Amino acid sequence: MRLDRSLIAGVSSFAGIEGEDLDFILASAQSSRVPKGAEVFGQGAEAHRFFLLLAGHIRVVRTTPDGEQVIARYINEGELFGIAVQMGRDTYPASAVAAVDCVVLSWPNSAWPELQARVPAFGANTYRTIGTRLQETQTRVVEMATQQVEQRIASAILRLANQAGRKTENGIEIDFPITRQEIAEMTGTTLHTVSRVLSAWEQDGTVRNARQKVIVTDPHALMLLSENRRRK
Amino acid sequence: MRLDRSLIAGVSSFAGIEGEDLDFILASAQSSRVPKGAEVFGQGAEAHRFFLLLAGHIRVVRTTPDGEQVIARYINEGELFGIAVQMGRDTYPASAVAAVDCVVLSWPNSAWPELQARVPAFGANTYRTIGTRLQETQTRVVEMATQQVEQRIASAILRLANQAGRKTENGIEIDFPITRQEIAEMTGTTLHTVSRVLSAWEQDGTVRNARQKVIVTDPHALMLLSENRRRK
DNA sequence: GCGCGACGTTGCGCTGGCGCAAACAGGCAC
DNA sequence: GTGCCTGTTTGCGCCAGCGCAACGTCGCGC
Repeated sequence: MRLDRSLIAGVSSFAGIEGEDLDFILASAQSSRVPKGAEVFGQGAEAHRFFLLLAGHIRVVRTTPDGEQVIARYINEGELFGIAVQMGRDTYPASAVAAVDCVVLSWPNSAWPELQARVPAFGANTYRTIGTRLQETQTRVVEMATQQVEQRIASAILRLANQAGRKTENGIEIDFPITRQEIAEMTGTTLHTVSRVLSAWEQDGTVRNARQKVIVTDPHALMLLSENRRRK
Repeated sequence: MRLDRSLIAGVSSFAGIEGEDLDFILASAQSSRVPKGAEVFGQGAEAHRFFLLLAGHIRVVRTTPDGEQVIARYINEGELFGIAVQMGRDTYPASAVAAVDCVVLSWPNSAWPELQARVPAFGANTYRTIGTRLQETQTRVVEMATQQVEQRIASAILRLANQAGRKTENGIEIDFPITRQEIAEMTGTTLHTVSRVLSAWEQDGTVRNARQKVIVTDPHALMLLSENRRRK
């Protein structure tokens, strides 16, 4: 299969990389379609490849030994994922599940050193990617440690709206289906509580709810909610 | 100031780096003493340098806008820290406070590209360091989301014992002073609850408590506690 | 168009752990 | 030794949010 430069021309991981270097990068890449609900890779599986999301949205899920699921993050278009091996692991620490039909590019791990060597900007970009994720994850720890459930949900919805929001006439809509259960798994609460909170917000006119859908009509109100601290 | 190779000979960040390369690394480094309680750098300060802890223990603390503190991690001997800039930030996202008297090595950010270029193993090692931290932080998110307070405290104490434990005749002692407040800031709870839990464990013979000190006498019991899940 | 399964809502009772308050203890300064 | 400051313990009341359960609703497959 031939892959065209235009595929990754606008991808931030490859920002500043040009012409022949792009071709070089694509030479060892393989693209594939992942239908909604399917796994790109499973937690604990041996990590042979690393991935780039070209189109769609991917959910990264960690499952605890007793079967509880926690959503570690959502991968947006243009992001690298499954780069566990580069970080010193030989298995994937979480599962990656397509939230909608997706298109991914992937490389064997063996391509990593070449890419690094051939394309210096790639290395720096990747540092930034991992660094950003570390920041975000630490921010989540802080949120979990200090915020009430309602503010955590507000923060999570805001983050989704920022990263995967689509402007509609009614407000900002998260552009992939998401269940109450999944919001609960992002915020460390239960689907019941999420449902209650979202219903209350709908009363206040802050959001509009539908099946597997959340539309933020008043982002500012959500901001205020997420900033209201406990232990006042 | 002359710095000797032996300073960093045993440091894992520099594993596999030899002779002249070590000298090169040390040429642009500066060492300094940090007394207990002093900041190496403060949250929000402009990040001009990055650091390596040679001796001691450092607490990385994030403060929320309303003044709540969360301990992001402890830095152990031989670890890099304050590498925010390499991850795409221009200020430090947290403060680094010496838990005991410390010795740190530091470099200006400008030294980073040279080190990367001159010492390839350094780059890979750093990926691993950041990757490991990302893993650990995500594990903490999962813990915060799924575990009860008692298991979170058990997990935190176990982690401290593993990373900074010192074998004594009474058991494993955490080899820097740590207050109940600090344990609370690691686990997202209050010093009151920490105190109650530790007292209960002392009753059971699992730990021995003292002022700013915890001695684990029965690590296995702690393991079991940390694995006991809620929602049975 | 009918049935079924997945998703969402809501009421109710219970409890883990927090907030508050008060008292206590170790250690350093003088 | 005396006092003070920092860290620790403990009792008590309360409430946010969970567990459970029942019911409602959307949409897909046949």
